[in-house]
Amino acid sequence: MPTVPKLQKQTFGARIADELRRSIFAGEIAPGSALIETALASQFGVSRGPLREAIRQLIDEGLLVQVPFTGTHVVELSEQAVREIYSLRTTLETFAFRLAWDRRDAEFANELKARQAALIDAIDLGDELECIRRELDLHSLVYETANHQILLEVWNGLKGKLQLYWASHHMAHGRRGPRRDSHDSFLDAALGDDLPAMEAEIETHMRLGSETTERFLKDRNQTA
Amino acid sequence: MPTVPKLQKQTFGARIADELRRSIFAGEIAPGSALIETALASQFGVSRGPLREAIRQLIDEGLLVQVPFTGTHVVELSEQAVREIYSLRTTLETFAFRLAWDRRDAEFANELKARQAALIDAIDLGDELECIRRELDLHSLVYETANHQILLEVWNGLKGKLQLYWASHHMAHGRRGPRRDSHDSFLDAALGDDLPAMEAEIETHMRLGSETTERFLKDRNQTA
DNA sequence: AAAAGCTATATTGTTGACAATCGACTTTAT
DNA sequence: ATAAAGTCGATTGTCAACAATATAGCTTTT
Repeated sequence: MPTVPKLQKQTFGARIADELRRSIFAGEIAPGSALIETALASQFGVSRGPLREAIRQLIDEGLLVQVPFTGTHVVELSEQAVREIYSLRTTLETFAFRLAWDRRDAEFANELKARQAALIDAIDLGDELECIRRELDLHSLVYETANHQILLEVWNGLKGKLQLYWASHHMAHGRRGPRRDSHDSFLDAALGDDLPAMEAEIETHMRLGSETTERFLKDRNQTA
Repeated sequence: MPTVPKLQKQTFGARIADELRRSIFAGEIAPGSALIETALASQFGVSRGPLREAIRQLIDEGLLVQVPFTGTHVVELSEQAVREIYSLRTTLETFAFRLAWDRRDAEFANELKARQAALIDAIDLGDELECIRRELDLHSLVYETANHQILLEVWNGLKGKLQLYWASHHMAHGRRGPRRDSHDSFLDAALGDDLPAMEAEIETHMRLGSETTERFLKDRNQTA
């Protein structure tokens, strides 16, 4: 059966959550700024009910923060959060690789290469937001292969925050995109037969990412 | 300043979420059963709006599952999920101990002992649901000490599911409560100076928990 | 008798109006 | 001039009615 064009009925709240998420990642709604329900509702052409549900969803994804009877804001960026995200990610991705290690097959290898190729395409095209998505897609394959539903859910939660930080980086500096060869050694290890080497590669990869993102935030906060 | 009696204004949705959660843990709403919004709303004496928000909250905690335009149910129990919960928990708690290891001080030790004492009190009193809460409180201390906000959030998510499984175990067998000495070696290691020994203790503790819970589910599914 | 189509009903999704609450500004008293 | 108290406007929380959807049961057809 050819993949049907996803005709499934979707609720307003879900669609608006997608739109809002995109707006936040695109920097159209800056970190720290407030969201007013009535304004957004009329802007999206829906009532406050579905909009509230969308907000709720983004709160759970860690993109918004809400205080009762007062308001909702996009989360502020902090170096502490960056360290937390990357340290947790190191732990989870190591765990994911251990689970996935014996499940790797020819299809895994092909898919991994395909996603790297897709990432490189986006780099060459210069589409920054697409780069971010595809780099996350590349890493997601390991989580998908691990065959661990709850782990996958936690990773999806982390992905949102990562995307926010990377997108902010891009907004500020114009370019934070990865280099074409940024995942070469990662793929080498992932396709090899040395699990400890893979774990070392993860640590290196994450430390690099964490330092880059932290430095960006430090500069930004000094300027402001 | 003496602790003020928590006079902070709370939203209906939040309070109802608490009530619903309690009902689920108490087994008043069995796993797999459906929740109908109108009935619950009138039962709690509120409108469907706040109730919907409460449902949403419990969905994010992994206690309910929803399919659009159709309905929401309490999650079904599965052995696969048990394995996932405990394996992820092993990973996270090991990570938490590594972070917390050098932050342990006299207060940490006292608090840990206090929480074990509280657990033993509940065991002696025979209050099963309270036992569950206090065993989770005991383990929570490590996550609180780790000084890692996101890790704490993920743990809180896992806690909900654990509570559901343990509560179901209790409902079925009348008694699943831990023995008085069930955490002795855990505390010994946690208060000692041998981190690898602590990690081994975590693995043992979790394997034991996982096997117990899995066996309960296996029996239950065979009977049904 | 089994399968396909239709209809009725229960349940969820959505809406616009109303009530409660908070933050900022103004006023007032010291 | 400053700080406490009060008022106003904006925003969120809540409600009850309405629309859209899916499931179950019946009818029809083969």
